[in-house]
Amino acid sequence: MSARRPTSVDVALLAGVSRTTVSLVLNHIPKVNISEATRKRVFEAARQLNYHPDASGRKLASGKSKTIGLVRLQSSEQVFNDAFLLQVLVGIEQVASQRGFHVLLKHINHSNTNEYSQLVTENFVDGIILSGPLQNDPELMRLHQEGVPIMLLGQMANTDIPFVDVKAESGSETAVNHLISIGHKRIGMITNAKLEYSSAQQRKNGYINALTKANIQIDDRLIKEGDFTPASGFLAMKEILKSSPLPSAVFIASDVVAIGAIQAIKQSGLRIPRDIEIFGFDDVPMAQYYDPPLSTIRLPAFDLGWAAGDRLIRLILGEKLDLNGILLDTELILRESTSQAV
Amino acid sequence: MSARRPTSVDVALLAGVSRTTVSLVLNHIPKVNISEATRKRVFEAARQLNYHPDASGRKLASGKSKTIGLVRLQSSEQVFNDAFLLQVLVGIEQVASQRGFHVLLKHINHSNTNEYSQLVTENFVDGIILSGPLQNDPELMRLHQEGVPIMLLGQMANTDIPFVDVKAESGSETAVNHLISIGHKRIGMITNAKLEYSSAQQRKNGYINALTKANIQIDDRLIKEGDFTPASGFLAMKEILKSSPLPSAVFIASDVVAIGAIQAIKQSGLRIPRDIEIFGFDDVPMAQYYDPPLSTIRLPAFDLGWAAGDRLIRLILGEKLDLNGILLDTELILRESTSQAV
DNA sequence: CGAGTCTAGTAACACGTGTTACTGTTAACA
DNA sequence: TGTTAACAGTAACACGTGTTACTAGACTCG
Repeated sequence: MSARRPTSVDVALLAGVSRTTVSLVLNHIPKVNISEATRKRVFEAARQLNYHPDASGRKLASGKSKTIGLVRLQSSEQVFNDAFLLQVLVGIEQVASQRGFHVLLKHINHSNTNEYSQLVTENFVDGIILSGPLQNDPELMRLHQEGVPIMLLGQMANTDIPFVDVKAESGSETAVNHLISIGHKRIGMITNAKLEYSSAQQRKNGYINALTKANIQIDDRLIKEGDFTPASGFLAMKEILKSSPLPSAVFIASDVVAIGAIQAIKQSGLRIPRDIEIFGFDDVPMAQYYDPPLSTIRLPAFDLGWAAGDRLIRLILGEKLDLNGILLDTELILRESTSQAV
Repeated sequence: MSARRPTSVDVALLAGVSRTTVSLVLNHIPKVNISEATRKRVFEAARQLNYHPDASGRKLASGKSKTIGLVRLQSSEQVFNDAFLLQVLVGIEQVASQRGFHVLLKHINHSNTNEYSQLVTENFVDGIILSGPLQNDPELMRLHQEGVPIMLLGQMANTDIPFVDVKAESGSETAVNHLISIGHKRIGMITNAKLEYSSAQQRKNGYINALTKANIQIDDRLIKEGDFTPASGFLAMKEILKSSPLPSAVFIASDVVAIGAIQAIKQSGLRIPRDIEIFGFDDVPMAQYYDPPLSTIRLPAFDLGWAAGDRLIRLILGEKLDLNGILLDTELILRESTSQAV
């Protein structure tokens, strides 16, 4: 029924030139001598046939696929709750589309990391953005050694893989400093994830730093691990609520986890911020609409995605990056889950 | 530095066979006579060289890219709040990866719909899943006419484009019926989006149906439009709260929009569900953790994505679908934003 | 023992593009 | 008038794979 797609040959025939000329004109190759009249004819022919170069032919010839892969190392269950990812995604996709790149998405869990290396060994993508890297991933190191462009969202220790991350440690420190400044001395913490995740470790470090600098003793019984989900926050907070004396404030390194924790607090009859104050992290879209609205640390999610995409593409195009990694600033957001007192 | 990627020629040389044989063996072509010994040699050579066929070469030769495009017709701002999309995405991606397909993501806004047709005219993808279709999209119709495999998430009127959707209308009706059954007579509504979106119209229809069947007069002053965001819900509810007498319950066709609306209610000093009851839609992950936990209609988001991906791939593979469109069931979820009374 | 069939494998073409090295023509210049 | 240089465009190769049509030998069977 539908006619065969037009190829560059068809355009060449219609314009009365060679296929080479068509390619040169349509790709705007500089430093090549084609008369203005011929150029017009080629453009007109292409338009008339509704010609669009075939992506695979192009890719095969040039070796470039103009596609980047976004690989998300997480289980399906975890990703359900990660509102943050969507904003990052939009950032990546926006810069990619600006530069004429496509974005391929892949969720995989930790058990089979070699799944994503396939993306690149098959030349399906020119490079990958890896979100949620583990501290130890030999397959990733192999790809990096082979010269595959990789951009980490987050960081890996002992590695020179380029990355884009957020100043999570200083963000946490700022949050906890704020709690200290308004008078808290006994401050609990729930992590956003297990400590194998670099982001979890960083956020915990900020908490430790703030307490240490303020000469407050660290109490391990007040530190619990969350695991991305509200449910994990609920359980963690239940544990913390068993301690005595209770902390007067809890820093929860993820808004999503905090939501479960808050439910546990309400269920136990305590009020926020009157009985216990809560400080979150991420500034998820919902944080400002929650009850109470969450004091939190805003992550520049969109900017993070944008920067990662931008830098990866520059890497792919062969540019040299000035810095191996960049760290974006966080922002302190004060709302009603903490008291406003000075 | 890094050696050239191995090609099928390298494998053939190492195994001492022709390139054709390599291709036949590695692709498990049935009905072809290759001895077991030779097969072993080929597999071993491929493994030893870490050979992976080049995606573009393959695509060029076969004409199939084994990639599907997920196109999201929405502005960046709207997508920020759409937690639902992520679950759909996971469903699509899971079935795709099972069948050996990749998923390409593209957000575009309504102004330039031809952007996604490019995906397919360049043969970048074998087919597309279109989320959030408008009621009128000539470019889409053109692609469909040309035989491009398309799967709609949602529906388009007057069209035979295959789709996967949710029984939104009956879901809404169920929700409003429940409100009626527990004694409400004056029930407001806030839509999830502008009525140009088919999903918005469907959900509103369910509301109308329920009221009509119960012989309750429709009061247009109690129906307001939301627009995906909590902020829009906040404003819409402010409007509704000006009416007199107040509705005793409001059906809000989106949990995310409901969250803004609830804030408006709380701000005005009213309590939920004591003074006014709220019924949501979507069962966003956060709904159960909200305060109060939201009564809502659960959409089978993962299943929706899975079904869309599955059916699109079957279309791409040339299978004939038994039904042009399928509708998935919703589920009534009762929580504490509505009274439990019978 | 000759004709046919089955086995194991290959040569050769097709897919659609990017790009380099080359040709033929015209203009400039000493 | 002969040598260069600029101009306008092309022929031909490369990219890596899928697939069809074919061949050469071994085996079967009457």
